[in-house]
Amino acid sequence: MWRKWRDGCRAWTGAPCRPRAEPQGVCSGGRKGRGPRLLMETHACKQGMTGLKLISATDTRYSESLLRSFDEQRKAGLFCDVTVVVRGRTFRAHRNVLSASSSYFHERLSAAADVIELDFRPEVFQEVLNYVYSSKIVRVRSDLLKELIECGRALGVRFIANLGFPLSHVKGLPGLSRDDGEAQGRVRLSDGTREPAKSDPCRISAAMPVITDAFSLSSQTFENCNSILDKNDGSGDGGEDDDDVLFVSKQEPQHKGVSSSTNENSECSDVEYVDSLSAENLSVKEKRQRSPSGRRMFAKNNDAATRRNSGAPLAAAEKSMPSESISSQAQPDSTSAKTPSSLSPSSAASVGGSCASPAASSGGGEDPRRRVSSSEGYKVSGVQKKRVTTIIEESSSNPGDFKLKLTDVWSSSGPGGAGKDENPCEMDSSLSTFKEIPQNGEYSRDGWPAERSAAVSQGWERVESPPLGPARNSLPGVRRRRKAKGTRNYYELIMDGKTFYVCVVCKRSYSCLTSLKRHFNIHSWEKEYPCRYCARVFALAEYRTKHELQHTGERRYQCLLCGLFFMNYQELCSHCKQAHKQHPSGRKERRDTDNKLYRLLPCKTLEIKNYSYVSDDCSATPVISEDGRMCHVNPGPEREPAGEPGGASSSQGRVLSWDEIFVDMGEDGEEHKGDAPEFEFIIPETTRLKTQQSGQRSRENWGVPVAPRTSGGSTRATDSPATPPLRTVTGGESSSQPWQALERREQSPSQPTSPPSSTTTH
DNA sequence: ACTTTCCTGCCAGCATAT
DNA sequence: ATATGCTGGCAGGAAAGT
Ligand SMILES: [Zn+2]
Ligand SMILES: [Zn+2]
Ligand SMILES: [Zn+2]
Repeated sequence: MWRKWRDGCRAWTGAPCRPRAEPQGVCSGGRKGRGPRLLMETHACKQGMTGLKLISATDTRYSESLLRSFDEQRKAGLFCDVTVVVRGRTFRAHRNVLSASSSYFHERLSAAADVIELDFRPEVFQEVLNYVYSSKIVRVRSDLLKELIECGRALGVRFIANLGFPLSHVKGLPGLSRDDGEAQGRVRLSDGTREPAKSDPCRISAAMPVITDAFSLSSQTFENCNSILDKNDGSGDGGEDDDDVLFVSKQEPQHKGVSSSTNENSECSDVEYVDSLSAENLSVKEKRQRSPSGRRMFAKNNDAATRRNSGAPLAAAEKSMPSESISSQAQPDSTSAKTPSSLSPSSAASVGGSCASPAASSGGGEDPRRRVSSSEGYKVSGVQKKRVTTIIEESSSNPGDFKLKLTDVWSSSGPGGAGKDENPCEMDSSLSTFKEIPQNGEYSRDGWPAERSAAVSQGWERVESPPLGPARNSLPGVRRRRKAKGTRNYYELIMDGKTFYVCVVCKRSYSCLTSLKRHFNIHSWEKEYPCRYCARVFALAEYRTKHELQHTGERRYQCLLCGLFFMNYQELCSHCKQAHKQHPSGRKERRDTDNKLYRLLPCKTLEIKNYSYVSDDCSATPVISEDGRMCHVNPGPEREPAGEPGGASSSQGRVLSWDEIFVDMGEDGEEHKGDAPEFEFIIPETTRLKTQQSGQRSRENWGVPVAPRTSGGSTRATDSPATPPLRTVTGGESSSQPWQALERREQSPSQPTSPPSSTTTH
């Protein structure tokens, strides 16, 4: 996490990614001070009136100004029609406002009461009232927090009642998280069932966060967005879920990776919770079928999936599937059925505590990973088991003042926003268990047992006609499911001017929106990346690519010190550290990439993007001698990256073709003829079409010497038989079905893409 | 201790929109 | 032509697995 933070800092202060505009589908109008005041959208009327268009417009700031007006009127005593007496102190207010924001008041005022007496500390109630009229909590003394929360619960003011936990779900926020995972997932409000004091903010008054700045939460609902976009979803359930409460506790910079700047920032941070886009469907569905643990859905889905794909084979996957996952995921509803009835929070009081059930909190962080245990096994991978600590858990030992500003734009949502009927638990759980809630009420494959790999694609509807346009959706090798309407899958959290994007499902935070979007596919499985060789399916393209490289056995990373080839960066890294006592990036002291001790060759067995910087300086097949001198063997004439600036940019040099590389290798090889270890030239599949068409060198020339497959095996290329471009060494046969030779995995009829049946170039 | 896998900031390259 | 959006590869740290 801290690393992330550091990165984040770098990103902010340094050269951040190119600023990207907001996704078009996002309802930006709700964003405080940033969105357009007026959003309009036209839609062609599909009712046969082809020429007409429906126009929708939303004043995105109306709700804000309206609330401000109410507050001004209250302060001026205008139109106040109810009096609240709190231990002798009277507060005038508007019954409409109170009833709309508090389930308690709603009930009491329904009985036509004009005067209501309460037994709270007046200053606490004052804060509640201020919140009701402003959607903000400003500079509340930390020692009042507990009472404030209790008051919020009693009055059914959800935002306040939930003050204690939500932010805790946000992982990876700088200065807010703790490495220690001890308390993991067990944050609760003070309701007697909570966790050890350490993780309970309410209990540690000293450690309690002091909310000193504006802290507001609102709940812009999904509906809002819908209205803006003129969609009709209207059920209304969507709107309530969003409550998101953020609880920020100042964290002690005790993490190893924390940068100094971070620490400083944490001294006084402002957190602004801005928008949340998201979860529309998510929330709605959640309500309908949520299960505390989420397992239940899982089982359901499995069934569904199985049914649909009766024919789907998946033997192999099945075998490899971790038993753990199977068992847990396949669990029948029985367990979940016992859903913590806490769910029925009819009373505001249950709000905080129940929501924060361990299951929920931990689930958000851990569940996802558990399911997939990865790419490895069966998989649907994309989720890691790694544990993620949540912010709150990490209460700090050093509490200090922490300024925070949260704004939940959703609040404008409408009735019900106050949480009267809302079940906080539900909301919470919805946020943390989205993975279990697929778009159409079904669930995604996430937890599918391996066997269903084939079924995977069935979970959601496949989109035949891409919403975004033909090109995008028809990406080869990518299966797309219907995209959730108005997909909003993240919240924006602004801290000290830095924006973080928080996944609504697992609460991980990202400094780059693109990272979050990529990550979110793990939950939504909007896109699927099936292995072309086996039945596995991945949520991230990169994971699939890495996996496929295992099938092909291609080794793209070459150590320049000894010439060995490795399958991935980690292996290379390990090798360099052990064998050469150096980091592959070169001397630590120097930043320039020219010092790299390895080179990355273009991928020849798969059709992947090969960036120009790949194997940049290797145009000459450089070899670094033990004494540190680098020699370029047979530098080709054209390979000099003329004008190429050194340093980092050098790595972005021109594209190096395989032809060039092979020539080099061949020549290079000449020098090393002699000690040819046994190699197998694996000639994978795939790109053959492309290459052949382009009339390039036949694939066999792409073969890379590969050492017999043993983990961590490496292949020495430079010494390889002087083979100029290659010749198959031991493996004549392998060439016939290279990938098979290497990987005899599950091949099933339903396999998305069967391995190339024709052997390439032989 | 070592290997494998996951994760995420970053950025190149391409597609589409303006 | 330029701006914006999307995709996915890469580095390298970290967690999980062995
Ligand atoms: Zn997530
Ligand atoms: Zn595979
Ligand atoms: Zn080496």
